[in-house]
Amino acid sequence: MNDDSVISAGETQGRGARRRARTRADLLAAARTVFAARGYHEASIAEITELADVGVGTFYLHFRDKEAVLTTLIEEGLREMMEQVTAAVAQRPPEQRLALFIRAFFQHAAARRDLLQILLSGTGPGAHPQTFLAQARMAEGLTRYLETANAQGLLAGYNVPLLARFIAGILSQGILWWSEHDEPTPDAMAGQVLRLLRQGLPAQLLIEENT
Amino acid sequence: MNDDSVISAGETQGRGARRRARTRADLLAAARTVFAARGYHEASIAEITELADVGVGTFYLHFRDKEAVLTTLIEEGLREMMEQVTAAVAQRPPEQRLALFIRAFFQHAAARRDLLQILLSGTGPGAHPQTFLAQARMAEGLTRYLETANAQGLLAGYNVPLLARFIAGILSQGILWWSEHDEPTPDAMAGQVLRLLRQGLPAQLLIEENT
Amino acid sequence: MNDDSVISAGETQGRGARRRARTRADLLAAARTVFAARGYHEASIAEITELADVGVGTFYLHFRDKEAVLTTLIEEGLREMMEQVTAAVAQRPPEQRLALFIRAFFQHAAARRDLLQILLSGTGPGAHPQTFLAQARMAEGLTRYLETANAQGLLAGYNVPLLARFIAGILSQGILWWSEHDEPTPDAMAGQVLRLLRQGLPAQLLIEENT
Amino acid sequence: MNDDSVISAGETQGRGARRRARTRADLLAAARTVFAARGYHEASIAEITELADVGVGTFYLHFRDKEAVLTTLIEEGLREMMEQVTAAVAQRPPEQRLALFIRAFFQHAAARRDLLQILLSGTGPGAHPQTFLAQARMAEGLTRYLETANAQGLLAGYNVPLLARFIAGILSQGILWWSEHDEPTPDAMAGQVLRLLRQGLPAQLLIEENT
DNA sequence: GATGAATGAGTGTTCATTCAT
DNA sequence: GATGAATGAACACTCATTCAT
Repeated sequence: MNDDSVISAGETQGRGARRRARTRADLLAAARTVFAARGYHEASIAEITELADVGVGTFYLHFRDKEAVLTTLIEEGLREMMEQVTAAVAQRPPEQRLALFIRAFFQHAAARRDLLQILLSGTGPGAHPQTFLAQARMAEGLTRYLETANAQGLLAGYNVPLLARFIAGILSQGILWWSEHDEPTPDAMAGQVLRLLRQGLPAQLLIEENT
Repeated sequence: MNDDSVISAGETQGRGARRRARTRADLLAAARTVFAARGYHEASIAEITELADVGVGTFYLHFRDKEAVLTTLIEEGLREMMEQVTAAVAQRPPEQRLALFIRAFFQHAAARRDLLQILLSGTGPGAHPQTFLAQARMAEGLTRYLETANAQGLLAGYNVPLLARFIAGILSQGILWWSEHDEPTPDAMAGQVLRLLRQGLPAQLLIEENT
Repeated sequence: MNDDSVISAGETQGRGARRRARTRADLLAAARTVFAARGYHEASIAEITELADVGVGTFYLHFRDKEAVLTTLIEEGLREMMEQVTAAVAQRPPEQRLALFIRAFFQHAAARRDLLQILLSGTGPGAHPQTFLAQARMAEGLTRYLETANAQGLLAGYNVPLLARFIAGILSQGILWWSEHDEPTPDAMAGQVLRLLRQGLPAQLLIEENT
Repeated sequence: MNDDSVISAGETQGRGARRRARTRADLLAAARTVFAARGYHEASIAEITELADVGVGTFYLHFRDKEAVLTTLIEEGLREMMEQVTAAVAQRPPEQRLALFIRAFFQHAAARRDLLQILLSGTGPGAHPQTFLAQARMAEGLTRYLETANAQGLLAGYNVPLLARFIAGILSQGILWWSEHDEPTPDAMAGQVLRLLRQGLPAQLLIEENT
């Protein structure tokens, strides 16, 4: 019965199936809210089911355990995000894609602040292992854009996967900045990231004796 | 009796005080290992005290609660790190300091991998609130270097505190990369970061229609 | 979900609710026995749940904490007792009520020895604060009867609330006497109390120089 | 080494012995204060030794365990009280002694409020078993006075030990009244008790159908 | 005699998970 | 399918007591 797989969409199904899907969606939404408010470890199933207005047992009809909702949340959230972002980027010429990706990323993230903050919640051993998924996916997405450039020799001297992680780190900090501040706008935020990626810091700041 | 404060090291103290300090140090070391291996939430006091080879009660003789060891670990670890890194940087001319800071940071971090991974363990709501401390301190340290440059107008157009966070994000990812890979060396890692900060990415990668 | 409130008895409820009420009653009964046998501080939740034949967690489904069962026990026990005693007294003329109250009190108390002993368990700072409740309620009940007499000027010279406490003290000692002895019967006990309250001690025993 | 026995007084002893006696007295005084403030169960040895300004271990040099201080406190406190009260009463004619005892009791109790409140702290299974001692001793003291009267046939119809407990109950409530109120004065309190014991309540209050 | 660091058994409480209805 | 009462393993924390110095 445990349907942890990616949603089976809204095809022509009986009312029962429709009700079931509705309950599942309620649970996911509730989990998102509760995880965002309390964090994975402090979140309790009871609070999630109360918010979703279903019985505790119902939770286990839809997800194997607490970890499974988190995984589902990350998988589905990331998939949706990547779909939207990729769609926004696909019809543009390759050299514009990375910049567009960054702009679309912040736009989407601003609308899904809570989800993203869960996704980026853990960057180390203190967090839930599953959250590494998110970082990894983000880096993967970036790697795709960088590989092309790399193939053209534009990234000589860079360890490309590591570079992707650096950029993922920048994007993460942008999102987390929003958990403490209300500005800048998504577009201004993307602007700041792009400025850094384009120009780097002024050379005078980074002098080394033997360089 | 809870002496959470920083120890005054091996000054002229009675044997009792020396024994006490030794136990405290054992507990801190054990906590570091266990937190690094299991994460804050999965770590149990019992495992820490077993590893430190002391009774459970002894833990509470030295730290108010589980959270207090984490705070102490972060506080003392960060202080020590900042002291060493700052010392390495202080006698150099201002324009060399940021680059040196980054090199010294990775050098120190490589030697203290476990500690750093705890410090960066979670940057969002899922992580323990105390871990924000570490990010904040790191960003503060960076801000110090950036402010000077800003005063000279070198960072016009940047939101400086946000920029500091971006760089902190890059450094974090460098550390976390090491939890999965054994290379590159601290110096090569610093080299990668400096390369990105100096040159940014090639312009061809970041074209925008209206730029 | 903590339903510490007084149960609405066996009304038209689902089987679930019935089962729940049954468990709650089992826990209360077990708590009464264990508190009576060990005292509040020495009583352990584990022993209560074992005796009630439920899991430990079940306890917390019905009561917030250890203190809450004690309060409930006192509250419900006292309520029930006062109801019964008051009912027995109500239809009699006012001047008979105090004597009847005392007889009914000991009758009821004999049947609920364990509960009463918990209620009176400690009248000073060493006891659990909640147990003051019982003393206070008892004294209140008595005050009601005394106030009437006072209004008629029959108690001139007495500090009435203090007098009520004195009588409560006498009743308490009667109950506690039973924890060490098996006699006298409730009626004989009440007789002893009434004799003291009616005649006092012989004047020859209480002579004072300046009286 | 455990000198739980009644104090060996201030005879001609070495300074060591004097110091020892001083420490013991400090501990007893501290225990009295802490027991009065927190109650037996909530009182911790650590708090007692801190207040007494000695090391924790020192406590065990003077008392076998926590229970032993309580017992000592009760024994010594009661002994001292009884000595003083008895002395005040001894040179008076027998028929005045009970009244005098009651007056002296409240006078002494007012000066030793904290101790008395500990003594009366537990009147049931919730309190520490040792506190029954106090009630018992008080009742014993009273029995002595009542036995004389009983021998003269003045207490025909009374269960004398039970009667003694009733009076002890009244005295206890007097003391406990003081933990909540600042009046009446010891003498007025004794007056209230004596009034009750002399006259009882007005007959109109205690009518019974078949009396 | 005095000290106080160390001990560890013991307990209250939480919460993910199960299952009878 | 949905429910929510019941479960019990797991854990943080306390504190009386010991003993090396």
